[in-house]
Amino acid sequence: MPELPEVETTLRGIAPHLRGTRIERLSVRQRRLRYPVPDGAEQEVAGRRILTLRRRGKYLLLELDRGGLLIHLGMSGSLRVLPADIPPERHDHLDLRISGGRCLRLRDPRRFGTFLWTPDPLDDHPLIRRLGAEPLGPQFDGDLLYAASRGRRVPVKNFIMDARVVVGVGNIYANESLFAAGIHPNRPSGRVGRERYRRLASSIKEILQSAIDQGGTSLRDFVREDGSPGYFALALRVYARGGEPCTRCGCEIRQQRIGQRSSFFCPRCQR
DNA sequence: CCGGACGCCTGTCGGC
DNA sequence: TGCCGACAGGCGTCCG
Repeated sequence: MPELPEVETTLRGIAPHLRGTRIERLSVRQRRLRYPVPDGAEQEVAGRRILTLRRRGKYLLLELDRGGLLIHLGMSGSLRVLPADIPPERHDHLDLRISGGRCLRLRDPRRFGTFLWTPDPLDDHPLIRRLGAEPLGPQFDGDLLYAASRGRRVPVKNFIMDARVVVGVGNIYANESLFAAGIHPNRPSGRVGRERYRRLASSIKEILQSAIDQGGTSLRDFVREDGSPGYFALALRVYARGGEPCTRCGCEIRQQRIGQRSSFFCPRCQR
């Protein structure tokens, strides 16, 4: 589920329910996530007020009246706001109970997610501090990609998935945006020209934004069970389409592992 | 600094 | 049907 559009959709879904509320209790059933949930977290967050919620890359940041929470959904995480008396199911690892009898519940079967409390400003946290540009922000453009890639030999696909360069571009959207821009995923990033990076940056913005717009349709039933359409609802041109004909030229879509991740591309449209 | 490999987990699917 | 390996939407860390 969680690529940037899903995290943004999650943020928009939970923020109205949580902003300004007071945390009554944190109940952790499974501490072992990507990093262990800090031992003192229950004590630290009890009684705190949630001031703001925002997204940085794929991290959700909750600023409290003392300290803050840093949440990442990893590969399989999801967050829901629901009545606290609904019994947790398998993989529901923690509840953040808020006023009004409801809670924010984290489910994460693979436990690659993150739930950390920190007393320091969230932007100073080691996991946040070195993150690169927001792809939907004004400072992200082709010139930034061009400048950051000079002298690099890493494949362009790995390059745009590097969170120190630009955040939030996961495997699906890396594949899709490279197809849209007509760039071969394996091309050395230092050998992609300025114009092609401008096209790539535009593709990334467009594809992420349209995915967010589509995710918005599931917002109204966010508090209900399930309801998330997932990425299968998106119009994918190459991802998971190995062996199928290219929608643009009819050539067979190739699948290849690049940087330990499945990559899909059209050998004719992408050079 | 750079590039590549690894490992943290569970669930699912295809092949035998 | 059962077993087994491969693979899955992430990413920090380690090593050369």
